Amino acid sequence: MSPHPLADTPAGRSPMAQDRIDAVVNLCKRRGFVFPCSEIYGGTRSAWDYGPLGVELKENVRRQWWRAMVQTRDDVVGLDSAVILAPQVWEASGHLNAFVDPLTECLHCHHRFREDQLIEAYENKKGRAPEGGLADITCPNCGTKGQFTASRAFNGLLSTHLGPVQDESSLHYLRPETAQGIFINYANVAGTARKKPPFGIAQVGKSFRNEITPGNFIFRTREFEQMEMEFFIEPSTDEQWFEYWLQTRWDWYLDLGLSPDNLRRYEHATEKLSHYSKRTVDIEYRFRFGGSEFAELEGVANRTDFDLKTHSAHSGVDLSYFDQESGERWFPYVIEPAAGLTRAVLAFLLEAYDEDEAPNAKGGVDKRTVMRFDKRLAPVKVAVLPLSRNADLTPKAKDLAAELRQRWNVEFDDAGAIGRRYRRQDEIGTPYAITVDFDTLQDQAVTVRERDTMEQQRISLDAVIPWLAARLPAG
RNA sequence: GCGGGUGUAGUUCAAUGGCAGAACAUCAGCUUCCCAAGCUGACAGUGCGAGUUCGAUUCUCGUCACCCGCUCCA
Repeated sequence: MSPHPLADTPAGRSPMAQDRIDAVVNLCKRRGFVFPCSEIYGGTRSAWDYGPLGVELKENVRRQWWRAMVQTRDDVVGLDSAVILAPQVWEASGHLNAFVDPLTECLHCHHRFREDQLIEAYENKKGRAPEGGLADITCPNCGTKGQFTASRAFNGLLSTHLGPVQDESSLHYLRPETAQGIFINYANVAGTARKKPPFGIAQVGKSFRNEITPGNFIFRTREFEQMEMEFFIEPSTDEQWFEYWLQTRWDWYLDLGLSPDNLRRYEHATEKLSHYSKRTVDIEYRFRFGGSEFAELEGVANRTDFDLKTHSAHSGVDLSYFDQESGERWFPYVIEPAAGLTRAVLAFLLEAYDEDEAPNAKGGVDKRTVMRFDKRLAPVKVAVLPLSRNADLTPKAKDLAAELRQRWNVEFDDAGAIGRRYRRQDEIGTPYAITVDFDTLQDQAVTVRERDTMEQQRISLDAVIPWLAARLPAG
């Protein structure tokens, strides 16, 4: 389950970085953030499962995205489209072609290539098609000539059959991106929400891709969650809006606690852009996986009018926009910030992980593991801890917990020594711990302790809710 | 998918071709208990499946999963 400590450590990854990822993966399993999917049956590579704390964290990230992208804006509305769309959607969008690659493998060095790319490279170099097909091509990796396996189609789309009969007509696909659900609902949404460019439609949901190699914990999985927004604009304004959304999304990550040192932009080379994109810039996070320090967190793409045009052509429904002011009809361009929800969760987990030193009861210092989540993301906001199991303290503490639970996610814990319980809460990133002690019975006050500073203060029971409300987001 | 590496309690590690141990964690109890305290007790494991063997966690094969590398681009 855990990576082996003796696994070779490639250059570019420091032992410390390795430790950090291992520590986070370990903590996720131990404390119930993330579990291997179908673990009791030996597991499956397709996905990971989110435990009680993981689902809270993921929901909090989702909620923050939705608030920032939809609810606090007047130019973006939400949508929740189906996972399984009409198959024609994927034909029109180009995914059926772009996601089916003919893959071949060099028999000598075992590197894998896309056959069409090998042939294209040959043509670019020699100015003619290879007469003998792959037999004429030398391996770009090891230089061996013509030693390739027969290419096999690799379909990046997950397919399924609807209805009881599994024939070609029942073949459907699970969406590889949520975006298409937005494009095919463009007219519905624009009409009913009475929106016109510039405006956006946002959607959060699961997507599915037959990734050749899932891996790096929850970073790349075949089933994953996306937070996508398609922003429809007048074509000539695409560059300004591109910069606007790139900056807006960058700032969002900073606002929720990612360090600027751990973020960077990656501009895609023009010749390597996706089939729909004119320009793509990734926001990358320093995940510190082996091989590469940084990896993609979110992609901001200029999808031009590709999608609305292609769906107009394939469906016969005109999705162009009639501009009353200019009297012109045009297809809106689309700027798309597409974020990985599960990747964001991993980034926030890695960023939050910290170890510091805390005094212990014996007068020495202990290592303390603290998840320094932003308060908005913390799975548990408040812990209520009666100083001891006692016939008078327990009901008092339980009442307080029940009251706070109406507004926040609250954990009640009376098991073990108080110091141990503080550490348990630190480890899951709970920002506030409230201790009910014997004095409480007399003075009707409790001790509130802060995660980051470990400072304590006495607050009367009546003042607890307003005190917390001033410091915690609702929910 | 290919190549390389690794699978032992929840976690980190031991050990062994012949009853698999520890620490920490967890749970219960005692202690007016404010930063992983102490004491007592409990739960808990050789990824899965075949083969060789009198006997396999150990050897062999397969499979599953994880890690590293190649193509993925949320």
